[in-house]
Amino acid sequence: MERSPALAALSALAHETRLDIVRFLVPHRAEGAPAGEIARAVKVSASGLSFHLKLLEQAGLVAARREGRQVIYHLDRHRMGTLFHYLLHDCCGGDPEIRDCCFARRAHEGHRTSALVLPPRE
Amino acid sequence: MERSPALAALSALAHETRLDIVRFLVPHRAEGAPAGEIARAVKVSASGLSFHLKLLEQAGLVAARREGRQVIYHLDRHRMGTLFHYLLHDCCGGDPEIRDCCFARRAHEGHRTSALVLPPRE
DNA sequence: TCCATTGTTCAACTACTCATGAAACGTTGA
DNA sequence: TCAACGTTTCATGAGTAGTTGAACAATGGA
Repeated sequence: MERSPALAALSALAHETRLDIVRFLVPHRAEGAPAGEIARAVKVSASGLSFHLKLLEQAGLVAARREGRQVIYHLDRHRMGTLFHYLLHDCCGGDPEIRDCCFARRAHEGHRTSALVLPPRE
Repeated sequence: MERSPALAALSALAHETRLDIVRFLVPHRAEGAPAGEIARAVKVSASGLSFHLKLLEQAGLVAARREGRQVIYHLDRHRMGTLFHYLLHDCCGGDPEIRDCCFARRAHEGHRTSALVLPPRE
């Protein structure tokens, strides 16, 4: 994944509502879900949802298709994985500590030292 | 990682300069690098760098210590891994396709179908 | 004590993001 | 053809992010 698309994807994810949309779409896999259902699930107005979906779509993280009068959105899981891959390997150089911590069953597992562990902020 | 800290961390990463800072700090590991050296490396003004470092620090992704007249910054690699863990497991439910793609040696490896692969945007 | 070095903070400005509500659009079934 | 439904687009305004340059603070050496 090149640089600018990655930034667009990161920006797209850096919003509570859009993260909710992703969370909602993951289990729907390729069949996706219609906009109205997403709007009810994440509790946002129709126009607000459309705004956020467009951002996610421009970032390549979701794709849309029309079915009758509904528009069905699904997550591009490969694109999502590619973004994570970019973060882990291109930005963090595949650093073992980051990688271990990322792949651990639970967070806070898999780190070999606690020297860098900060108290949770905020 | 709880929700708001994760959003702060994502927002912090969603900027070209700050991603450059992270990229520069990864190989410096715990010993870190002084602000001036970072500023030269990522080609940003001193005040600009200070602004971005503060954001990264508030997000818990970097930490600072003073050494003489220099201020040394280092990446919190555990925190970074925790963020990735949150994205992969809490937001994406540990979805196997996303996970495979993320851990592949190179991007675009490890996906079982190309049905969802979008052409690169922009 | 004075001065150069290193970083941070502040103020001012620009540009962008986001929420909201009304209007417009495309699709479907009567 | 028309009304209903689902969704998008548009205009507006508030709030925030980011850049720049000047002023300020902390440190250490002469």
